[in-house]
Amino acid sequence: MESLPQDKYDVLKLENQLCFPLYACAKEVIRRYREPLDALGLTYTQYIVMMVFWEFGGMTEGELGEKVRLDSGTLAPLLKRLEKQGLVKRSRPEDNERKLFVCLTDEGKALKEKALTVPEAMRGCIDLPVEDLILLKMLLEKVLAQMD
Amino acid sequence: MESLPQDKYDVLKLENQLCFPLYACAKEVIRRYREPLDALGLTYTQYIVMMVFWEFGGMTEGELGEKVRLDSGTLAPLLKRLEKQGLVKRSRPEDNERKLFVCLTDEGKALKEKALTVPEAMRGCIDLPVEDLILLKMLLEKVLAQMD
DNA sequence: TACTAACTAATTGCGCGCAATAAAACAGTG
DNA sequence: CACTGTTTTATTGCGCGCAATTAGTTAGTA
Repeated sequence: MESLPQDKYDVLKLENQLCFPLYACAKEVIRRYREPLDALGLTYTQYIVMMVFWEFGGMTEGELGEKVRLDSGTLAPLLKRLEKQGLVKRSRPEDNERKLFVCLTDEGKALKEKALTVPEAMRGCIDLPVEDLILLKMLLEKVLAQMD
Repeated sequence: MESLPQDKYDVLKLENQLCFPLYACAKEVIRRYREPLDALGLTYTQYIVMMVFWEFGGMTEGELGEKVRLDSGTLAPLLKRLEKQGLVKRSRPEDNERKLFVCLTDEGKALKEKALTVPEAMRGCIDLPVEDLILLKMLLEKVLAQMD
């Protein structure tokens, strides 16, 4: 049972796009993070960077970039801001001064505790059955894996 | 069958986030649009704005903003750029000069034909079963609808 | 030692994305 | 008409996001 082709321009309709709801949904969810993150003084991007450090500890900018899918053009200034806030420390490894090693300060480590309020605040922000959310997450990861 | 709670910080792991794959996936897909859109001289955001005009014709900035979920801070300069490129015309309705009416120029209308190459180029960019993509789109729209 | 190539991060430039504020036009009321 | 509040868009300020370029470090090779 197929829908009949009506207009060759149908492919340009917003409602027929997959990317638009993807783009809009990501923006909307990230917007909701702002309020809980303001309490930590972090942007959403800074938050995911901090999550990586909380979970894995210090690493180079390049390694970080692979995990969060961001390049040096975004991360270099972002990491400087985090350092200015006293959350991370940037240094050059003696054995290879091209690399930039970044690790948490005590203050950065301590913020992990406060950060627990963020998932707490976001819980229930998306009022959908858990199965739907799990399925959505799986599909997104499938798409990402496929595009790598 | 539930997984046992292991660590109260598990909620801060990147792999347990729904938002991160959403954010990463949107960025990745939009990045893939760049090449086909470069041929039209449009960014992704400009492209979805043009799609709205192609489908619905001229409208005010406010109406446009509702459709594409963007505010004046983003749309005002974007529309000026589109006008500078000769794709749209901005004007003030005589009956209400607060509003900004935007409509396509002949050049803007003509670009619709060329824009058919974009969905064409993107087809197969996400190499997944169509059912998965449809399901993904439905879930995203469900989330969006729920957050309104 | 020189020379070259590869690697890693920083910088530049431009366009969002959005909260906050400002400015202009309109509508309603006394 | 003057005054007040609302509506609509524009502006400001800051932080991404990313392609392209630059710069510094390291490694490899003659």
